[in-house]
Amino acid sequence: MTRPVRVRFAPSPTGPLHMGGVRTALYNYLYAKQSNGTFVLRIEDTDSQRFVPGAEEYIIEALRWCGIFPDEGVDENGKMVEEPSEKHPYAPYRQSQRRGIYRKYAEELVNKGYAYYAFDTAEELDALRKEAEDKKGTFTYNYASRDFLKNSLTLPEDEVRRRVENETNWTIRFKIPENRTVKMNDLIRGDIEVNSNTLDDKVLWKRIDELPTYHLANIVDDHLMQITEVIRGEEWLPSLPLHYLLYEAFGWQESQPRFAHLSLLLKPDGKGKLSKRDGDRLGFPVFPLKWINAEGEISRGYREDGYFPDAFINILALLGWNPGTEQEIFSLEELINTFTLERVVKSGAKFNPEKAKWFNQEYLRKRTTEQLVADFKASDAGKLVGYNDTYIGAVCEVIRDRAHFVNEFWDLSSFFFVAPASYDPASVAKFWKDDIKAVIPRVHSFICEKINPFTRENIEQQLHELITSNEWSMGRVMNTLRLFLVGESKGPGVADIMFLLGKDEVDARIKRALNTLG
RNA sequence: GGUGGGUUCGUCUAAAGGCUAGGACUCAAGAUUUUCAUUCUUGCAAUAGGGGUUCGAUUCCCCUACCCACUACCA
Repeated sequence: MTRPVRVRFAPSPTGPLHMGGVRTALYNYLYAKQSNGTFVLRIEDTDSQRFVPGAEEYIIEALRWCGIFPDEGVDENGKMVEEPSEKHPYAPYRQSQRRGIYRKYAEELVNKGYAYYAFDTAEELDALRKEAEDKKGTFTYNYASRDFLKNSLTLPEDEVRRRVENETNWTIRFKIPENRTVKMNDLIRGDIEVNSNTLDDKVLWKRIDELPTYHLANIVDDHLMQITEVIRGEEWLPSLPLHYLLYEAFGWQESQPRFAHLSLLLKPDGKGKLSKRDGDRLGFPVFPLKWINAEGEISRGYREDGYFPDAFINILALLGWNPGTEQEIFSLEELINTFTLERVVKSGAKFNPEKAKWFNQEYLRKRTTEQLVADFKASDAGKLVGYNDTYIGAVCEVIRDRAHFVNEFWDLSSFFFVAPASYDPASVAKFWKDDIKAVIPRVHSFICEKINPFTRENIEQQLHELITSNEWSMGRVMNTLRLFLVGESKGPGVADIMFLLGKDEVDARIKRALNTLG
């Protein structure tokens, strides 16, 4: 029996979505699309303590910026779907709104003997942990200790009923079977075995806030939503045996999803997984979009830093996956066609900010002139008003190879829009010398009088002729002209600059420089 | 500490027992040039260590080392 592919991305709204999370979402999305499947977004907000306002909206906006649109869970306006419909049959997709459904599943497990009520308080358990720690041991709530703790396995039946009905601080814990070898399979890592004695009796449901924990909510929702493959981060691998046991206890093995655990994104330097701090420290974004937290701390985003979304997706896709060919530039469409879980790399990937810039440059090169004009206008609103798109486009064409990001355009081209107000002293010292002072007026009048029409080719060719026939130094003359036109020693070819500026402006700028520098 | 996962150039990675371990980023050198870039060419640079299995291990097995994750009434 083959079921239609259904995968989900199930983040917890505890803050902005980190780029590792975006990668997980992306792999899920690629897998779904290439299988003609469905990509579901589910919000796992079962921890009321850690809920962060705005995080859910951030997650959705970040995915949309990346071009990842969930088929289910989110509507066209980017809002979580709250009522079931034909397109979104399992709504709501926010676990806090599904709280009513989990208790009965937890109690079903208690009734079948796979789980039990536990009445130990958090303080009592903390004390036990501390005590064990002092003796250099570890306290684990499991087969070895559960018979000595306060739970429905040890307390009389009427006492248990009384507490369940009247008290509000109990939990339901899963009863991990004793000494079982749990055999699992991971689509990326292969077969894995774990002895159940190393596991602990995880809390499934909390009476205090009437909410399930991740483990229960996750399994129940994946089952209810007919999820076929669970593609998630490696940090979940240690709880995979528990999840297998849960599917077994519910009797859902037939429809149990397959699992794929993705390795983590690591810090570029040093060790450990990539964190928010690394971005601040090393100067690159860790988040897709800018985020300001409750304390007012700002975390930069790839979008605001000037990355193209398709470049960002491309970077992420190749961090831990490769097609086995030498192709590195992939559109979303191409990724959908070539992605396979089999080619996902098992080991963690250190993020390389330098290569990220290179990717963006590649995407910059692929953009059409029209796109660049729009990008440039958007990034430097105001500075470009009064100039037509043809002129801006011509400027873009002349500087595009010199940039990694559109936000470098203004620095690279401001002299096309604003005449230099001053002249870089170092360049003046280098080029504005006596021999050139005698030559420039002749070049000036030649430009104004002889170059007709004032086309790029004519300027280039005739200026060369003039300079070589007089045996002047090409570099000295050209760089002096550049200094007059630009104000410093940078920029595209002098012929390109003169052509775009036009004869009148060139004339004016040379006159002004001559007046200023003497 | 325990459990699980991982380990090829500095970084991302290829080579599913068989060419000289390939590509990309970075870096260096050279060429082109009118500055800075671009472009082109070339170069530097790796199988963690030790045992096996095999005619032959980057690849399979074992041990060691190191790295990572998990070890909550968080996800």
